Amino acid sequence: MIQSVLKAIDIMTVFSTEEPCLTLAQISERLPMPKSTIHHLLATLISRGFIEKVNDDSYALGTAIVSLSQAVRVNAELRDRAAPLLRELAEIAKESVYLTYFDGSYILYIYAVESSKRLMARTAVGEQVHLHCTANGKSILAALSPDRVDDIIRRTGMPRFTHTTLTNSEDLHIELAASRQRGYAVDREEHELGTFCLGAVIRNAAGEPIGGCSLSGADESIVHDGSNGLAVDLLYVAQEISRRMGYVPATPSLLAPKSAHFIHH
Amino acid sequence: MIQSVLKAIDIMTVFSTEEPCLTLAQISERLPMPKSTIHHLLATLISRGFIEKVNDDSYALGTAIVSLSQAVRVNAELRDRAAPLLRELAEIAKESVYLTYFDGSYILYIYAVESSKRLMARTAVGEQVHLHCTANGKSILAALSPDRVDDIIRRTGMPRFTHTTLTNSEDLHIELAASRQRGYAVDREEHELGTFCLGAVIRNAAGEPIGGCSLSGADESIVHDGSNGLAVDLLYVAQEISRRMGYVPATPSLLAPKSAHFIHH
DNA sequence: GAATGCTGTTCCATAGTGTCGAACAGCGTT
DNA sequence: AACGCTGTTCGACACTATGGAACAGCATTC
Repeated sequence: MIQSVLKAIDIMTVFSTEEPCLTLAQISERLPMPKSTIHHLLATLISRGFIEKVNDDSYALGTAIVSLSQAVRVNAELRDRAAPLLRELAEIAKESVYLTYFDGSYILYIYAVESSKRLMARTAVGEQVHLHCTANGKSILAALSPDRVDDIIRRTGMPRFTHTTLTNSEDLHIELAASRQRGYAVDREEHELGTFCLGAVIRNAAGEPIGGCSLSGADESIVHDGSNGLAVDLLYVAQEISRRMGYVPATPSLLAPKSAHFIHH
Repeated sequence: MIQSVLKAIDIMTVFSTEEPCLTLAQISERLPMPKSTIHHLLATLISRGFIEKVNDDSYALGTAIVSLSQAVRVNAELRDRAAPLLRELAEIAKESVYLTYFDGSYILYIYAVESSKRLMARTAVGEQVHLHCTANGKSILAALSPDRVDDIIRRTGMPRFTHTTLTNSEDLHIELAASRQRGYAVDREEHELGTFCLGAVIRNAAGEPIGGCSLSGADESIVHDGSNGLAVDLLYVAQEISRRMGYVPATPSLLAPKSAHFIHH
């Protein structure tokens, strides 16, 4: 463990969306390091664009971090294979489409095609979210053994975000059984008021869930069974992404896309 | 300059979209460091999620980098203010919409709403591109003094990407004059075959260009004057983003959005 | 099946360097 | 004009990052 590198990382982690710009004094009161040490580390990070100076008296995370993210493994291996399919899905559904990666405890949003119906200004890409409160997360949990589900919720908890958030294990397991039967998971404003989602799991060559994709809308109708063919298209896209990740279904699925747009795949 | 931090950054920079996974041996042959040093640094970066191990014998950039990008200054200050407008623009135009940040020499793509017409699988977000060959870049150059334009192309050059790329200073200055008159810049497959763009500059409170937004399509018709109102909508969006960044036009613009969708702003 | 070449990993002493207190400087406020 | 607050620079000491060498785990090869 190289301590100066750990300290440099600690400094970068202090910045947040809420406080993108911090002065040296602010950083030093949040971290147990002398100001001169922080100053040296900041100068080093500035030289490579990881930190930038703003207004001569405060610091912020620099753009080198954004450039680096292109080379992150899941972006090259999962996102870039999934993106074309997700763009088509967004066009057909006329709703926001998201791609998430499962890191073992949480999901990380790694790609999005966001419609104007999205309420939040900030893009979800880069956000890390609990599994129990999102369609994406529940589609992944539904593909894991009950033991692993319990293990994850023991580690991460089931915090409440809205009045519909599931906050106990029993309710979650019932919901997961329903998701398994359906083939996809549903989020009825469980993470964010005004946001309804359908989510489907993505698997790798070993059959393990590695992430999910979802359709997200501001209207409840999106989660109504059979009201439209969106769920079928979502499942087709998730299945096709899994296939591109090397997954070979045990029982070959006959699932075909509902929309004619997908016939050329 | 803390050397161990510089080395850690050098290691992360070795990874690329083309080679997202590297073994220790591959890293060491690309960098002038002993393997044991690299190994120590990798272990440190792994402990914070900046690097991850794949398949027990190779390394890749980890997801912590993606999470960090949410807190990068331009994302919090520019992207999150612009995103809602860009999503509306994408919906109206039914084309890909991009937001870029000008770092003084290049543009960096920081947000995108990508339509299914995009040819490349990889999202543009995170990509760093020359100014002379993109609508976004040229809209920024058109807002700079001729001296600064010459200074930038002296530093970055004008490499050719396609048969329509402008590769000499005179042609560029003529094109920039036309862009200034038009109010927006045009890219006719100058960076990528099959991609046509309209770009408009975004300014900060001091009136300086800080980035741009663009509409990008696979069809040449997008760059035809007056064939549709897309350019007017694009200019309105760029102007509104500039306003949100604190820009107050010297001569108050009477530019109104063409599409009725924008009236509520 | 033993030997060889590769991999990644661990060990350890030394030299080099990161560390941190203290002193400095540049501003705005009092 | 003096104070409190910034960020910045200095410098000596102690720590620790460094990198060669040795180890271990596997395939491939002879």
